[in-house]
Amino acid sequence: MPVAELLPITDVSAAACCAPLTKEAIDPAGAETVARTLKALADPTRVRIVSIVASHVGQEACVCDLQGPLGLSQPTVSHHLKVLMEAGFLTRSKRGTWAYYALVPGSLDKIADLLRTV
Amino acid sequence: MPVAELLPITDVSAAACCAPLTKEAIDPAGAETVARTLKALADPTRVRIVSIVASHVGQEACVCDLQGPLGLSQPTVSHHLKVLMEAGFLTRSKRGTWAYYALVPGSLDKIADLLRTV
DNA sequence: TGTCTATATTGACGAGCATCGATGTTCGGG
DNA sequence: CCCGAACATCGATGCTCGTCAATATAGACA
Repeated sequence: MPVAELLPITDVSAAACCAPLTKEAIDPAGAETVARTLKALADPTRVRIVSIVASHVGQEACVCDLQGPLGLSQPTVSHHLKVLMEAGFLTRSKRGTWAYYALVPGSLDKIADLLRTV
Repeated sequence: MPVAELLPITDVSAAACCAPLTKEAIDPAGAETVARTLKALADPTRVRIVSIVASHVGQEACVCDLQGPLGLSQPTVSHHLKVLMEAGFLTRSKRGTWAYYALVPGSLDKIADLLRTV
């Protein structure tokens, strides 16, 4: 690891490998937050769940709407829904014996904007 | 790609829980692609790497620029760089003994746009 | 040639995660 | 008040992944 910082880069080939900065990078805590949010969507099943929920009127669907298309067991579907809830992508409203999951408006745009600023 | 009606569907006639659709949801193969790309960024270390690379002039940095701030072993840094390369976020150009990693222009915007269309 | 330096690859270990069956909980209807 | 339906939680399992030490590779220089 070369210690050549604060070095005028008139000649790149002869200088050390380290280039100067143009802005400040993200801090570790911020990176942890971004990664935790992205991890919630970094699963094909959960991407499908968000898409299916968003495809329904009112961007809302219950578990029975998901279990068929996904072809997974009910506990597994419930698990994914919980992950998406804790990440802030879905909300749950129980009506009768059914649990309706709705897409949080702007949650996808929010993480998309976050990506552009990284 | 259109979803076949091969899976046992719960009785929708009597059940009031299932809402109609407004559009077609993402197909499983597309969800797999989106998830695989997001998984590359779903790690705090890799988010920091992308940010550090983007912070340098020319959005380019070598491994020695990363090893210090990240505080990880050299093989681990190389491993993350490889993951980000295979996901299409970084490119590598070797000059001398140093390997320079550069941000692929528009790669972050591309995945951000993908998220909005899910 | 040989050595030194920067980086890549390998192998292994431990933590985390997706999945399931079994069980618990809550609500509606008889 | 009990039974069934919808959903959540628990415990276990197999697989993926992040990490490191050791080793390999490749270029620069004497």
